[in-house]
Amino acid sequence: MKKRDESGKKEAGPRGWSAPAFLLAQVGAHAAAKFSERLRPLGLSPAHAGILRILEAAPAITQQALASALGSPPSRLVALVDELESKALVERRPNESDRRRYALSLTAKGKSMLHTLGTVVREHQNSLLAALSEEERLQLTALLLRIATHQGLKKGVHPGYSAAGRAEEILDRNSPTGRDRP
Amino acid sequence: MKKRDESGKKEAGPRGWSAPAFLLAQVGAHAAAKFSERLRPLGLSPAHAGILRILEAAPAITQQALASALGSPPSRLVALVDELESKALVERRPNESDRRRYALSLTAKGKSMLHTLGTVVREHQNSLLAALSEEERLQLTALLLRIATHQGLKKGVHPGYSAAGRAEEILDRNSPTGRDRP
DNA sequence: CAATAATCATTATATACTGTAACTATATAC
DNA sequence: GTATATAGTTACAGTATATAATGATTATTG
Repeated sequence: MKKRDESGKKEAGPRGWSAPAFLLAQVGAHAAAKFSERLRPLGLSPAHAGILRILEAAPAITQQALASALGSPPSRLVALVDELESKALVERRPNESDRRRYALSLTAKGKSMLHTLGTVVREHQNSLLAALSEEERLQLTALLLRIATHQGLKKGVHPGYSAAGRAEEILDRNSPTGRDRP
Repeated sequence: MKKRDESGKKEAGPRGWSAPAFLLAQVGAHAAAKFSERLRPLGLSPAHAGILRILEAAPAITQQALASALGSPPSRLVALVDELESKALVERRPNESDRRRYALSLTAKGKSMLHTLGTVVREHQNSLLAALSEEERLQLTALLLRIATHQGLKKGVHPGYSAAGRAEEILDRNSPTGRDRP
């Protein structure tokens, strides 16, 4: 039983609970929550944003492929795509060669939204990393990328995509209960 | 205003979705999930671990103070402390001077568990950061700390604490539903 | 010293979210 | 032409959360 930190500091030392692994989880959750918060005014959840992003890269994709790309059970997509369609951001067109499938694609409005989203992401990022210089941001990116690669994380697949915007409920208790979906 | 990265890279640029903010959220969620996974064999959730940690630093604390330190609604603590008590890790002793309150404290078994937990945390961290050198880990810690401070995040308060082990449900679907309270 | 207000812990309730599995329709194989 | 597999959808059940009401005890104050 060695007592470290016999010095003047009373904060938990680097050996215990304030170490990088914890900070990562904490800051990561914060980042997700803030992002979700920024998305809300647009009427989108992180999952919606993820779908738009995928659709941009893979037009005419099927819902199943989308589910797999998103890391989400297909059943979850139904509601999400419904919502995007009702906002006229996404189009469910019949696939001619196979009438079971849909060919999902972005509408013009969807593309425009994706553009707006790019701005939001940039703002989010700048606000989140305000404390770091440009060089430090690159450093951080490189380090995180190394971890992600080593851990076998798939590029661009974020849990928040399948789990919708829930972190916002956790970190943010100011939500004026803006529920409006029956 | 310099437009960096106009060069020949074809990967999604630092401007879009594979940027640090995203990586942070992704890697952070992964870290939380892995931690939760490591905790499960001990029969603990991240929230349980958080409680033990706080109790170590603040003995004889009341549940309300604990709730505030944990960033969780007090009602949540009832079940969590119940579980820890049923495992004989924590003791609910009556507070003499105020019979409404309890004085929560770690049992000997609880302290021992906290020690085990330290090992688990260390293993978790090493596994998570396996791709980084010692120096890089320090770098990462410093960067994250700067962000956390700038964002006003409270030290040691992690959303996973209040939200129990939920990330495990997302990445991990083995939970044996260990419920035993009538 | 009573009467009211405030505080701690707990319980009740309402709500939301998730994944699994059944269901319908199309398509491919034999 | 019947059988099997696949795409999307719907139904369902389990689980977890936060908010607000409850009960017991203590502080306040007139």
